Order: sequence, then C-alpha cells, then structure tokens
Amino acid sequence: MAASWTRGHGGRTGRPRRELGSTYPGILTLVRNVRRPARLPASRGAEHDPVVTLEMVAREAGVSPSTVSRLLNGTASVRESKARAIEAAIAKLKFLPNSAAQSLARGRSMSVGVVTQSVSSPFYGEALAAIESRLLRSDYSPLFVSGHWRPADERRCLDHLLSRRVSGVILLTSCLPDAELVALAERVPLILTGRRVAAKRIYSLDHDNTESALLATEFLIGQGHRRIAFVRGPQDHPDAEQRFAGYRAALAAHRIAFSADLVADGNYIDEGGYTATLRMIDSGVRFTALFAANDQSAYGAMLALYRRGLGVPADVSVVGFDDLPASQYTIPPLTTVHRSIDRIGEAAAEAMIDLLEGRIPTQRSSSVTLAIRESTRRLTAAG
Amino acid sequence: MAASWTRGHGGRTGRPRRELGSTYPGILTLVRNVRRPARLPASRGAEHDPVVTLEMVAREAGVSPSTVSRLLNGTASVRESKARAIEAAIAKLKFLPNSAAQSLARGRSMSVGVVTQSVSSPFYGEALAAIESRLLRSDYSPLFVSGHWRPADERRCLDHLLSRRVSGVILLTSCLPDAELVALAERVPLILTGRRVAAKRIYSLDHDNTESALLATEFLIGQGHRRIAFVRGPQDHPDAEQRFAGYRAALAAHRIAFSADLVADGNYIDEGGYTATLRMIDSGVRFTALFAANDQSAYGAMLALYRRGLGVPADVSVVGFDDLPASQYTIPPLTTVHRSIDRIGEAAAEAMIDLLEGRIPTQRSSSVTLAIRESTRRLTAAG
DNA sequence: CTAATTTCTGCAAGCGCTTTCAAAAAAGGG
DNA sequence: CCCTTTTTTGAAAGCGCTTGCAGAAATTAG
Repeated sequence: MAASWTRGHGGRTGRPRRELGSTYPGILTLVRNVRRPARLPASRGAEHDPVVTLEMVAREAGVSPSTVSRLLNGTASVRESKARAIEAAIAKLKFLPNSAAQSLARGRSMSVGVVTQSVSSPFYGEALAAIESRLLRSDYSPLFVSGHWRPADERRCLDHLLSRRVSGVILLTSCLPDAELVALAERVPLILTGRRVAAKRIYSLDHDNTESALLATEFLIGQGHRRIAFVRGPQDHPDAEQRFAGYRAALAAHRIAFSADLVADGNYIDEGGYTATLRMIDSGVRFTALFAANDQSAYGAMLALYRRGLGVPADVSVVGFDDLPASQYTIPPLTTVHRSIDRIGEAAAEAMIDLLEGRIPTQRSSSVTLAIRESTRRLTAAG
Repeated sequence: MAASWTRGHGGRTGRPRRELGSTYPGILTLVRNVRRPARLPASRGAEHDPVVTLEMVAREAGVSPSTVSRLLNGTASVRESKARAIEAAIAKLKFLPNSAAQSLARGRSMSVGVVTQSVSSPFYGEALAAIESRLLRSDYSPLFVSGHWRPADERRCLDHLLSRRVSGVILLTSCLPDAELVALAERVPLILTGRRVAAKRIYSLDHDNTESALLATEFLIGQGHRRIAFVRGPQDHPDAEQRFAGYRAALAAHRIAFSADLVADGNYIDEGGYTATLRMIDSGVRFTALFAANDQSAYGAMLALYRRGLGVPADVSVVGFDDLPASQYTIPPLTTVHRSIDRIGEAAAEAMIDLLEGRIPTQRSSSVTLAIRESTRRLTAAG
C-alpha cells in the first residue's frame, strides 16, 4: 500500500529512523522495508519455480526478444516457422508476460480501478460482478478496492489506484466532496455512479432517487394507505436524503400531513431497520404501511413487525428500495423499487470503455420501476 | 487480460492477421492491439494532468533520483534539508510512485491474488472483506478476481494473477482438480480455503463439512425429528457432497433409515432451495424438519414452505449452513451452522502473510458451532 | 540472374524505479 | 588543523518488455 503522499502534513524523515513510524504515519510502511532482503535473482524465492521471462522464451526459440514480443502482441507478422518455435517455447516454459513490465513499457496499465464502499454488501456485490463481466469482454481488467464509506479510506484507495496508474476510475457512490472529485477527474478518466456531480470531465450515472422514492410512496398512497412510516438511511448519504425527500414530496402531493413520528433513523443495514421499526411500534405510533430507504432496512423492519405480531401485508404493507436478489425470497417476497444494479454496473463499465477508447459515453439512463410483490396490499377498510 | 498461453492448443499467428482472432482464441486480444497508438509521451492522454515521475521530483528538489527513492523507501538516511525539499516537491507535484516500475525494479509485487467464485455472493463477500482488512494492515494489497465456479474461468484468473506476478494466491473453494493445485503451488505460495488438498506446499484452511453437517442433523434429531428433508448443494462441489455425507452419517448413527425421497437437489442459491422444497412438498413426502446445504438454499426452502402454508417452525423446522449475516433477519431468524466466514478470510490472509514473510503458518482451526435461532423447535407430538 | 520491393528480424534505447558502488561530505579524533 | 571513520549522495546498471530504425531475407519484377 503506497503511502499517501499527496495529502498528510509535511512530515519528513529525520535521522533516527525508528521514530518515523510513529510520528509520520505515511512513512511507516517504508521503515519496515529497511529490512527488505536484497533483490531476488529474478525468482520468487529459491523454493518456487523460477520465473520465466520473455528473453528466456526468445533464447529457447532461437529468436530475439523483439520477435517474441511482436508475436505476442500481433504488432508485426512473424515467419511461420519461428512462430511455431516461439509458441512451443512459451508452452514448454509456461511463460506468462510480466504485466508490470508491460505497463511500464507501454505506458499504460490496461486496468481500471473500481472503488466500492463495501465488498461484502449485496448491493455493491451485484455492481462489481456486472463491471467485472463487462470489462472481461474488453482489454481492461478491474482492480477492486473499498472505501467503507470513509473519506479517508476512499482517498487511500484512490492513491493506491493512481499509484498503479489505472487507466480510469469508477467510483460507486463516492463519499468525497465534489471539489475533490473534480480535481480527481483532472488526473484520470472518471465515472461516478449513484451521485451526480456537474463538471466537465465527470461522467455521472445515476437515476433520480427522489423521483424513485416518490414513485414508491405514491404506490402506497394509491393503495389507500395514509399513515406511511419511513425508515431513513444514513443522514450523510446524499441518496438517502433524496429518498427521504421523495417520500415527503409524495405526501405533500397528496395533501397528507407529514408527521415526524412516522420517521425513524436507520443506517441502510438490517439492524438499523429493525431497531428503528421496533422503536416506532413501541412508541405507539400507528401506521398501515412502511417504506424503507433500502431493502436491507426493509428486511429488518419486517422482522420487527413479525416480532410484534404484525403481519405483512395483513397489518402493514412494506416497500423497500434496491431490489436486491434476496428480496424475491423474503417472507413475504418484498415489493421494492427496482433499479437494476447490474445494469448500472454494466453501464458504468461501458461508459469507461467508451471514454478510454476516445468515444464520448452515451448516457444510458437506467430506468427505475417498482417490483410489486407480496409485501403490500390495498387497504380496504379505514387505515 | 493476458491471453492464456500456458494452455490452449498451439495456435500460431499466420500472415493475414485478421484470421487470428477467430482461429486462435488466445491471440484475439492481441490482434486488436495492432491499432494501438504509439507510445504516449509519459502522459495519460493529452487531456489529463501529466503523470509525475520520481525523476521530476528529484529535479524539482535539486537532488538525484536515488535520494528521492531512498527517502521514500527509508532505505538510507537523508539529510534533513534535502528530505524537506523532496517532500515539498512530492506534495507540490502530487507525486505517487508508479507501482509497476516499483514491482519491476524490486522484483516483487507486494500484492496477493484472491480468487473468489462470485463477487456478488454474500458468503464470499464476507470473506473478501476480511481478507482485505487483514491485508491492509500488512505491506500487501489484494487483487480480487472471480472464477464463477468454472474451471476455465478460474484458470484464466490464475493466469492473470501470475502474469501480475502476485506474491501469493488465496483460492476460495477452488473447483480445479487437485493435480492442478499442486502444480500451481510450485509456482507461487498458495493458500486454500474450503477444501483440503494434501500436498507439501499447499496450506488448506478448512473446517470439516461432514462433521458440521452431522452436528446440525443431530441437533434436529435431538429435538425429536425423524423425518428430516435435505436440500443438497451442487453435485460437483466437494463441500456440498461432504455436507450430504454428514447428513447421512447422522441418520445412520441414530438408526434412522435414509430415504431418497427426502433429498432434493439444490444449487446453493435461493432459487434452487425453493424449487427443490416445492417439489418435495408437492410430491407428498412428509417431513417435520429440513436441513439445507447452505443458508441461501434455506431461504428458498422457507419461502416454499410459506407458499404451501406450512409454518416455520410450527410445521417444519429449518436449519441452514453458513450463517450469513442475513440469517439473523430472516423470518423467522434462521438456525444455522455458524462458521465465521470472516474468521476464515482473516485466517487465510494471516497464513499468507506468514508464508510470505518466511514463517510457517500456524494452523488456526476455525471452530464451527450451531447458531440456534427461531426456525427450529422441539417436536412434542409424534413426527 | 540482378535489382527493386516488400517482409521479417535484431539492435538498442527507453519506461520509472531500485540498488550497488564508489566518491563526496560531515563528523570525530589527536 | 590534518587524517580516519561514518554518513550522504550520485552515477549507472539493471528489472522485463515494447518499439523505432535499419539491416537481412524473401519475393517480385525486369
């Protein structure tokens, strides 16, 4: 992990090296390297199979390295007999080109950095899978890192990627301030998802969170619900706030008074939805429907309802947001805002490829729909 | 993505390059490169900020590149005044070392490859997160790729990693034959999880699937269940087969006749568990408990039971395997075999670091327990 | 069969960084 | 203040691969 040189105060290395580690965080890693063994003789430690280089292949095949390189890259035609010999050598030695050397010589790495917020989240997982699969069909390969919703972590990740000289960066719902993203876009082609930053070099892929939340809330209203609870996402996520705004907008549009009692703070994960819902129920607030800012919160909410003996959708209709794959298998299957995460991922990858190949990414707008399943019902009697 | 030179038939490139793509799969990528623009002038395309090199920093600071390198790596002491100047230059130019050049010069990449089977699976996601977080505290950084349970994909991933000269490889439940893994271990330090391969250089981290499944089944038996259904995992996964074996062993130990009617094929995902269970119910087989080969299958099974009006645990007790985070929030919360995935991931990373730093990995055995929640109940009347 | 082309192929110069070696500078000793 | 020891520093040689250039080989033309 490269030290974060671009930021961090101007600490410097004094003589007594030991002190550095503690005083200057960025240099800590390096201190340890003092003990690094001398350069290895082009092998991965004596105990492992020697590493094969292009030169060895060339020697084995009786040609020059240039010829091998050209065959590998198809940058010139190679006489049939030599090609055969070279390929035999490659197979025999199990040669695989050293991609670090390739990047260096070519001046480009053919890899794109992907910053996710959490590798283990089902939501991002879907997106990553889609990006990976799209990139697989191109000449680029992904480099995944995760920022854990922490600006500091995200910066570290970005430094890491820039250090690896990625050809481009895809940021999934970054939590960095706009200004930083604009600056970043000056250094490397940038694609953003789940967030809209208006700047010349930045390409944002997003659907309208407010609009989608409004859609979901209106659906509940249309089903006759009036007392609709809302489980919020984290306060510092723009998209969470937008969803909340959509909820309020729908109420307003239908002249339903907004009540703060019907809103509880969640955190986008199951546990938050569970606690928030339990708190609302136990505080005596009544509601016939509940809209959660994301599916995971909805799962938690459903468990809370179950715990308090409230049936879904018999007593309370529940709507989520995201349509994670698992939402088809909850009990009952969850009605939720469907925004195909994989489409978003694919579109992001596609846009990046466009960018890298000199095309202007065509803005594919990802459509949002409501997946109506069994967690909601029309309210017949009075709410 | 590097072509798979080590395998694939001995295709060669003839004169008319266009043909190659179709005829020789491995070379397809390369053909496209013919159109690659000439070497870029050390910049990432004219439109972006120029890339800064160590030499530029040296010039800016009025010292030689060696000095800058030494300061960065802490490999020698640098006069205070120069250190200050260098750091100022680094900050001013926003220099980040080119890691490809570093790898090349150092002869090692300081990265470890991690092959998962599916980035989007909640199970692997947990493991990846744990590996990433452990590696973060070391000098190594992870490189994630996914094999999709397909040997061909897994081989491609491995070639990719070897091409990047990773210092080591962690394979999460590989689906490659033992022989190939043994060969791989000759090329690079190797850690395996979810699978046991007895070979000198291979370090396997695993818990006993058979034993764990036996544990879960015996729990159900202990609760008075006799007719216990089983939803299998994919037939070609060793661990799935072991879990099945554990189920049978438990029955045998308690002299309960095994009945093929009580076993249905799943595929480790929700949908498979759903279909399998539905099929069993609809075929008229009766059972008071159901054990699924993994949690996702259990989710599907519970939905099937729900659809057929069977209550969990009122009519059927359900037990899963994995204890995914989501299992605490299913309705009802799922009783399941808990094997801390994150511990496994962490242990794998830890073992890899040990290996890379010349230590012999201490075999941390990951304990398996049963997380007893609300999806199971003691059978009071006759089963 | 020689000359003019057109195809191949090797040489050598990098890519950006690390590291060895030896010289330069600073510090210590008498 | 001169000489030895120790600390700093720079020059230069790679790491493994790509590629411009020019010479060699094969092909075609005359």
